[in-house]
Formats: sequence, C-alpha cells, structure tokens
Amino acid sequence: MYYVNDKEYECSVSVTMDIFNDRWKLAVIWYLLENDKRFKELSEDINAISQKTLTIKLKELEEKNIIKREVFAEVPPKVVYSLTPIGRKLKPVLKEMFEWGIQYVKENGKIDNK
Amino acid sequence: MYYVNDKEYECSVSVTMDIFNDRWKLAVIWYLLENDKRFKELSEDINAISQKTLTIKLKELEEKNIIKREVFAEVPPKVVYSLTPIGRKLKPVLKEMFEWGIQYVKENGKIDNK
DNA sequence: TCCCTTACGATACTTTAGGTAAGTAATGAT
DNA sequence: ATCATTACTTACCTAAAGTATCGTAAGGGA
Repeated sequence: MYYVNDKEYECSVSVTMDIFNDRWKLAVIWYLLENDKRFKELSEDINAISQKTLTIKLKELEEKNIIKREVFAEVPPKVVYSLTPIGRKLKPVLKEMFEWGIQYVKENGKIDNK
Repeated sequence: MYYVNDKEYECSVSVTMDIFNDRWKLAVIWYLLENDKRFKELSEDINAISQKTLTIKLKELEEKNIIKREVFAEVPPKVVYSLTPIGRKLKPVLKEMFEWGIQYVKENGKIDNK
C-alpha cells in the first residue's frame, strides 16, 4: 500500500494517475519540460485552457510538489513556474507516451507533417 | 498534426492521453496485462468501479482498438477481454508510471508493505 | 418449478470538471 | 485621468462522468 497525504493507493501506477488524471496537467508538465514559464506563457502554449482552470491546475501541481512557483515583486505581476526534481523525472513517462502515441496513430489514424 | 477518427492532435502525447484520460481505463489495461479476463474478473479486480462504467469503458477501449472482446455462446454468458497488439505495447508506459510513482511516494508519502 | 449465474441495458439521480464572463490590485506609460 | 498589463478570483452554468438499482435472457441444478 502507498500513502500520500492520507490517501491510499494499491498500486504506484494509481499514484501517478492521480497526477495525470485530467485534461490539462500533463500539458503543463510537457511545456515546463521545455523551459521555466510564466503564467501567461503557459496559457499561450496551452491555448485552449481557460485562465481559471490553469490557475487551479498549477495550484494542484504545486501542492503535489510537481512544480515550483516563484513570485517576483514587480508590477505588472510576474510569477514563474518550474518543475521540481521529481517533476522533471516525469520526462521518461512522457517520452513513452509520446512514442506509443506515434505507433498508435500509424496504425489507427494518420500523421500530417506540417 | 495527428489525426485519429477525425480528431486532431498537436502532439502524440495528446493521442495517448485521450486513452488514459479518465479514472478507469488505465486500470483495465493494467489488469489485462496480467491475463485475459472475463467481465466479472475485471469488475472484481477493479472493485470500486460500477458495472455500468466498466461496460462503457470496455466499449470505448474496444472502439479505440486497445482491447478485443470475445463472446462465447454459453449460458451463463461468457465474454473474454484481451489486449490487442497495440494495447499490449502500452506496457512500457505503465512501467514508467509505476516506477515514477514509487519514487514519488518515497519522497512525498510512505510505502506500507502488506 | 424456482432460483442461480453472467453480462449486460435502462433509468434516475448526484457529483464534478471545466467553460464564460466579469472584476481586482498595483503601477507605469500616455 | 485613464489605459494597459499580469496573475489571478469570483459567480454562474452546463455537460459529462459516475453511482445505485432494477430488469433480462437462457439454461442448469435442487
């Protein structure tokens, strides 16, 4: 059994899934693997996400210790998000998902370069 | 760009996420990696899932060509689910998620063996 | 004859995720 | 004096997902 913040998991895959388990968090992690990003940069990268949802997802990821939030005392505000060490270790997971996705599309869809 | 059934994806990770992106499908895949399973076996493995939801998730996975459904003409009914070749290729993805989950719990939670 | 079994389908209800749209604070630029 | 900017917050609404419960087919066993 695995415990994280009083939550119980039978399998470590469920622990991981609790972080992935929505439409947006993986996208946030994906773009933060490129670079540290400001709030606005992320909302441009993931242009279909609403500000409200992005705010919520960033807060959840911070609580789970996947990302770090740094506030700069400037006007207009500047807040920079980056991956924590454990967050950065998600890269191989994303990589496998990336590669599986390509294989899947080759068999079940099509790829259009451009 | 990636296209699967008229749906457009910017990145192959999104393709993969479209399969993972709910509470249950990954669990189904996880248990089918052990063995081919009957409906009832799966609903016992994933004991928190309702029958209706399991039915829906199995149908979705079948439509996406991740699992195969075999009906046996017996009474009481017998239906066996198994992974397709592309479904079985999800194993490395699950493996990375499994290992990341363990690392994460080591840092942020605790593991109780038993 | 009645109950048991499996794999669902139908129905009704509740929960939750996420969207839109508006507002806010603080300051520098015009 | 007003506007633009950034990173949010708040209120409201809808659609999707999930739950619980009942019904059903079809044959075998007591």
